[in-house]
Amino acid sequence: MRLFHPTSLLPLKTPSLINPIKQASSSSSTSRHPQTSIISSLLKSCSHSNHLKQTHAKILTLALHHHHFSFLSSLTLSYISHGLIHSAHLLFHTIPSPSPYLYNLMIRSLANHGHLHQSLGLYSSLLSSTTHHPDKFTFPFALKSCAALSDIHNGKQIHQHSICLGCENDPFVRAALVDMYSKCGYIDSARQVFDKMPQRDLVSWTCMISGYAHNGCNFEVLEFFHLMRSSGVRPNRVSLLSTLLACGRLGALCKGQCIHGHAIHTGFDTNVLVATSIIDMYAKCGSLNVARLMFDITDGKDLVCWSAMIACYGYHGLGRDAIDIFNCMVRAGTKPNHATFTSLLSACSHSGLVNEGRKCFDSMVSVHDVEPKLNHYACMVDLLGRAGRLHEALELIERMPMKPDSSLWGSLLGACRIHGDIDTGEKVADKIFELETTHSGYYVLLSNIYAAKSRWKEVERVRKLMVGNKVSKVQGFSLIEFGNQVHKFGVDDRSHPQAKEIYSYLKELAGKLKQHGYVPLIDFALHDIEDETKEASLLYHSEKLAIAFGLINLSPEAPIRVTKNLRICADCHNAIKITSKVVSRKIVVRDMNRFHHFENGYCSCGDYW
DNA sequence: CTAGGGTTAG
Repeated sequence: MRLFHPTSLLPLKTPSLINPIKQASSSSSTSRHPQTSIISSLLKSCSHSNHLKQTHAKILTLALHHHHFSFLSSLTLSYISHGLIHSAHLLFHTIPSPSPYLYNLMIRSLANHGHLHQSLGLYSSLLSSTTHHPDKFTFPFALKSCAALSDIHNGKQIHQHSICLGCENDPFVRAALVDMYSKCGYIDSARQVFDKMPQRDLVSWTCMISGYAHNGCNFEVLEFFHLMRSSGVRPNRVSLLSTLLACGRLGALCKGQCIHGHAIHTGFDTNVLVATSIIDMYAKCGSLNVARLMFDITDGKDLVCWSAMIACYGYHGLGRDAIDIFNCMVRAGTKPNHATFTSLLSACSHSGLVNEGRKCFDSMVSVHDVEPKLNHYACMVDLLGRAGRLHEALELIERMPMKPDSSLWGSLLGACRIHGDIDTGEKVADKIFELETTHSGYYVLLSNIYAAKSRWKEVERVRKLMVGNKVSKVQGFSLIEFGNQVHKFGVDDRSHPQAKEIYSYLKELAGKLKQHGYVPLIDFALHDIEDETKEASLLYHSEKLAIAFGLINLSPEAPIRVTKNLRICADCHNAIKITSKVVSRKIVVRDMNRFHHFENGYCSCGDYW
């Protein structure tokens, strides 16, 4: 009985080559042909793709394929094992009735080689086959293609098929479903599948954990890592990767050290993937020196590992070190890629290394054979703009071989804010709002440009524009780790148990800061309110709350490490510089773009951020 | 015949 009418279930693109022969081949496949043994041994000895093609040609010449379909299957398998997926796919379609095994293998190979539509097309033909149907092996492969395409529509359909065909309880299918839903951004559906699992193995836990990481749910990553361990499942290197990623994003150094300890204990720390994640975690938690130490002891550094270290120096504003590492990498014979240059150019930009950045950019094509993409141009616009060379940045945009997008114009708008260029800023903002009106960051930038010159009418106009376009500001928050827990503070947040203590501490601190020359930059309080209220609202920015919490609770010699989701504001930047001097503490703040190491009244960014 | 994975602008 047919369970499905294929056309109503899967509106998938069918492959261009439809199986021309729609009948079973059983009658002829058993007869012997004089050439059979010759071809058979030929196939077995195929060690090179050319041999394969020669064998294929011989089969065609001898017209064997009309009588011996099994040869075609063997040949398809050989093509697959040699990575000749396109040839395998073409040949597959000449096989009258491929076995379910061959179907599965072909669907998997197409998925693994990135031919995702073709993989789903083949799933669709299997579904419409009169003799076979998808089985527990098919579903994980087909779901993998949906995951890679973020294709929730077909993913849901295939989920239904797996239920109808009684495969829903297969652990592989379940894990693939969790993965598919989370890669498509449906993390709650992934969780539902996970919760219904009769038993959870290491991979299903890991799928759920990496699913949370993929969707930016970093607290849940740590929670589930803990739950997994409590349920007696021992993490392996893959589960460590997502967990380290989450620690890095949260700036949770202690937690990250704990995971690192676990990696050492289990020996996974010597794996280059885990090592790269450890390096990145330390740098993102503010411990650049430890990151470098881990980098130095990593054997078998590959492209990603080198690139990660370059990015680490970039976050911390150490452009020259980034360039040094890049040179070492090239000398070591590792060829840089797009990501390497993205990190390298960004590092130059954050350090104001204009000429060096330009040289790197020029060398991309001429030396390293890497074609610059839009984001590399964005880095260059940022590099030039930040350094005050707004005209050169504009010239570069005009010379670019591709169309600028809103984020590239956004880099230039950021530069206009730094250099207080209202005229260029307005023109750039117009360009941006032609392309994109939903991103609150651009409105805030434009508003800040006006506010810095006390142009309150325009500030109000931008605010109304936001309301008109139904854009709301992204809520700022800051994180700080204490007592095996990451504490989160919003703006003017009074929900923390220690809120009372924090607020009175800040009030007292503000007095001391003023004695040391702190003047609140009330221009950055955007609302149309009294100056005194503006000052108070600045005082309770999330990063100030988090720092006060750290100063109250952490031991006196421990540096204060805070992670913020937005760019640090100028008033906080100034206040924290003075705080570091007044309380004699190292304060490390990671904002959306980079690190600020505050010490003795100065910031490592040199106010260039 | 099956699964999960490291770096990347603003």
